[in-house]
Amino acid sequence: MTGFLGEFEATLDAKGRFLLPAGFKKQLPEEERGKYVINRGFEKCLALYPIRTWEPLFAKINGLNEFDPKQREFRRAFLNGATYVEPDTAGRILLPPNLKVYAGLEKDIVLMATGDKIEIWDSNKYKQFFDSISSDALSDLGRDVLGGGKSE
Amino acid sequence: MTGFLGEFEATLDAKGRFLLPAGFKKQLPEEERGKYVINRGFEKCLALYPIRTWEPLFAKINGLNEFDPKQREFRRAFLNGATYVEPDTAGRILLPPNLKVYAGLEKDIVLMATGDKIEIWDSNKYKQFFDSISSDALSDLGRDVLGGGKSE
DNA sequence: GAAAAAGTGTTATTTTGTGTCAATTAATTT
DNA sequence: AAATTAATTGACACAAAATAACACTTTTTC
Repeated sequence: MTGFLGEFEATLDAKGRFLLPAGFKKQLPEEERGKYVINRGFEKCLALYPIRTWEPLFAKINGLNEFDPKQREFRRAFLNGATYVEPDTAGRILLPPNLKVYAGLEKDIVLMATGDKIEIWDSNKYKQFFDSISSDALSDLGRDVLGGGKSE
Repeated sequence: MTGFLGEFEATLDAKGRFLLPAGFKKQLPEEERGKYVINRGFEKCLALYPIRTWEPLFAKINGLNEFDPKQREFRRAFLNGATYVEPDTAGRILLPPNLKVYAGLEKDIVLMATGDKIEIWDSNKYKQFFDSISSDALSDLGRDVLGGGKSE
């Protein structure tokens, strides 16, 4: 498999649960649909990892040197909030309240895959974020990041 | 394979599905007709990639560093909306609703090949866009982009 | 220990996605 | 140009997914 793709909308119910869109589930083999890690992400979104992509990441983080202040700080910051979650009988995932607050999630949310994980955004924040990226800026970024000539 | 060519019209049905024109399918070997990635494109159109041309692109993006803000932004921007799609038993592809809205697609659409991918336009937008490019402007663009000629 | 809050499960309803097939149009062949 | 085939459209039926509402359990709080 190449990687997670897709952008889907979902809604939180009164208890703060959401249904993992079918479009994502289809991309996961049966045995990986039952367990995830949810964590704070950059830019006030959340990150949902299928266990399989979380594990190597966690291993890395965990391998950091406890006695190096920077590493220690990073480890704390990164693991701060990370939580195992699993869908209930109806396939819904309950958001840990503090993460819900962190990402400013209310009702309408957007789930967007980025290859190895799924980012969860408040619907409005999401729109704002992507509206704020102009085509020109993106073109420039592309040249910077991917390198190469005029077109590519 | 030399590159995708052609411009075709198609229509969306009530559920937002369209038939991939035979003219395109003929340009793809059998084994590549079953899976595509559809994504937001520049200038409010969509981009449809046969999996084979998507993969190398994705590989590059996926290699970016999550912890570098610029790279993170670019990755997000680039993957924003990208979705796996496959034709159903009748050869129709269902448009993800978000992308349909993004490109303002209603009923009549135009599919236009650009070498490695197919751009999907709302029929009216398409006409407007190309009407707005005069021959002179095109010549200038050509000089700019391809080089050679008068100025330089 | 009662009341409130948070978490979990169940069910019904609506919406969306998918498959099938017949009717039409376009393209090819003879 | 008629006949044949392929491509496309439209309509409908069915399946699956998403939403909403509510009942019950557990945990927390007072």
